This record gives sequence, structure tokens and C-alpha cells, in this order.
Amino acid sequence: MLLSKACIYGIRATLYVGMQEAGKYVPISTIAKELDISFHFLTKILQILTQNQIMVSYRGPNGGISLARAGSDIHLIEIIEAIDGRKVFEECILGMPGCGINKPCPLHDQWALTRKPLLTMFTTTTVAELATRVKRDGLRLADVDKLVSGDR
Amino acid sequence: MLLSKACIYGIRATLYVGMQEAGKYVPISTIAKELDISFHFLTKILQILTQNQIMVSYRGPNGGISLARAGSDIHLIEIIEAIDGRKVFEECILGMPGCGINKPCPLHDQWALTRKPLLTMFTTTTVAELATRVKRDGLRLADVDKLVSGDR
DNA sequence: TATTTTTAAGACAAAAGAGTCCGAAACACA
DNA sequence: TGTGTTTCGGACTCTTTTGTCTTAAAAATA
Repeated sequence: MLLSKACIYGIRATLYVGMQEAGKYVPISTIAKELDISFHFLTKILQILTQNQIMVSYRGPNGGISLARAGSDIHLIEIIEAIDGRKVFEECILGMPGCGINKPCPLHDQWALTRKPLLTMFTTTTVAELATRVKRDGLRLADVDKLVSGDR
Repeated sequence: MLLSKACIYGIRATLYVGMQEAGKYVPISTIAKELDISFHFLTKILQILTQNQIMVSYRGPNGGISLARAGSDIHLIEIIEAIDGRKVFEECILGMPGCGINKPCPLHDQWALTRKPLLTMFTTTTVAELATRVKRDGLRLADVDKLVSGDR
């Protein structure tokens, strides 16, 4: 897998929050139910995102988490970087430690070229952009069979 | 990581064999030493490749493994498919089970477009092509610091 | 046939990723 | 102040991947 499960869950959760009223705190339990993700696991992931100033959290009744900035100012790459790091985009595809321009692996040049659009996609896409798209086109963030919204 | 370690080792080993005299059997122990890969682990990986008709093996003295066909007829995607499967190229990047044209995830279209060149790279690149490039440009298959060729 | 070299196959151990659980801290509100 | 709600942080378990080890089978050769 390109992205770890933790990272995937982090992106989905961020999109879900981005779809809610701005500034409103959404309880993690709600997100977990809606997206069919383990509550405790999601809690840990969202802690990473709050520690990285992507989300803000508030404890107690009516607490939860919220975007730290406008969704239009949060790019997917930030979430990925916080959870998985940049290695996917930087590391040699054949896993050779010193691979670089000086002593490249046989796939170095091709991979360097191929992964650019990948990085570009994550760097240019914002949370607001995707949230809007989900609302407009009625797309899904959770598996249809497991949707909980309104208890079906 | 895009490719598993097993897959990376499999590609490196195949390239190494592809660089040797065609039809010659190379002992796995030799490859393991040259590429600094655990012998037993590499043995298991190469078994998968022989089971998938990418390599052929021969036991006993002067035995080893060899390419099953001409290196120009073996594409990287075959090795990847045998070891890691096709999921990297087919699965939804946000890990949503039913993601497809009917009920896409918000990143579906973009990812479908972005991963194409990735798949193309692995589909069009042959073992012979890379082996030639390694020889011609003096590229590396193992970390320089750990090279064993001629015992340094 | 006995010995050596090599792959085959499977059991086992270690490490990393994924997921669970619990007690504590912060907060709201009565 | 007490109680319920919520995140925080760490410890823990389960699963998959990675890596090791041991024994068997096949082949060559003396």
C-alpha cells in the first residue's frame, strides 16, 4: 500500500471534519462511527494531527476536534507527512540506501520522473477542495454498506 | 513503501542474474552475498519467482537459478505481480472497498490518472533493459559500502 | 554408494503495523 | 463540589512482514 492505514484514516477523518460547519468541534466518537473506524485507533491518529497543528481539539462536553485552519489552507501532503513521513516520495524505489544523482539505482531517473505527479497531487489538493467535491457529487468517505448516517 | 522488501529483493536479484551470462545458473548464496540480502530470505523469494516461471532453478553442484526466458522478455511488472500482487495499482488510494467509477472516493479520478505512468513504467521496463543500463553506466544493485565483488 | 553442493519447504523468532484497553486530565454543568 | 463527557497518553494484544534455522530432496562426482 502506498499510504498506511493510519494515514488513510487520518485523511478520511480530516475530510469528514472539513465537511462540517467551520469551527465546530466534532467528537472523535462521531467520526469513528460515521467512517467505520475503530474509535481508539482513530483517537491516536488524530492526536498526531493535533500535535502537528492540522487539527485543534477541545476536551469535555461539546468538545471534539476541528480543523486548525481553513480547509482551503490544509493540503493532503501535510496529513501524509505528519503520519507516514516523506519517505514514500523521497526513498529509492529499489530501497537502496545511497541512491541519488551521484550513485543512482537503475530505476532512479524513471522513478524520479514518475513520482513527481504523485507528489504534486498531494501537494496541490486541499481538504476544502475534496470536501466540496464530496458534497457536490455525493461521493463517499465510508463503505456504502457500512454507512451509519441517520442509522440508515 | 510502494513495494515490499521481498519484492525489492526479488527485482534486484533478477537484475543481477540478468547481468550474468545467459543460461548460466547462479547460486543463491552468491546473489545473497553480492547484494547483501539474507540468504534464506532470498531463497524463499526466488522460489516464488521460479514457481511463477520467471526463473528456473537447478539443484546440486553448479546449480542455482537462471532466468526462465530472455531478459528482454521479462517485464518488471511480472516480478511485482508474483510477489506483491496487483493491489498497489488497482486499490483505492483511500482504502475504500467499493471505490470505482460507480461510487468513487473523492480522490478516485485523480489517483486513476496519476498511477497510470507508474504502471506503465513497470509494464514497459524489461530486465534486460535495466541490466544493460547497469553495466553501461556502472550503476549499483547493492549499497556501495557493502559491496562484496572481489572482496573489495 | 558416500559425500558434497545446491534448492525446497516448513517451522520458528523478531520487528513493525494495526488495533484495543485503561486510567488520567480537562472541561461543562448542575 | 460532584458527575458526566471528552481528549490524552501509555501499555498492551493481534496480525503481517521480515528474517532465521533446520531438515529434506535432488544432483554431481569420486
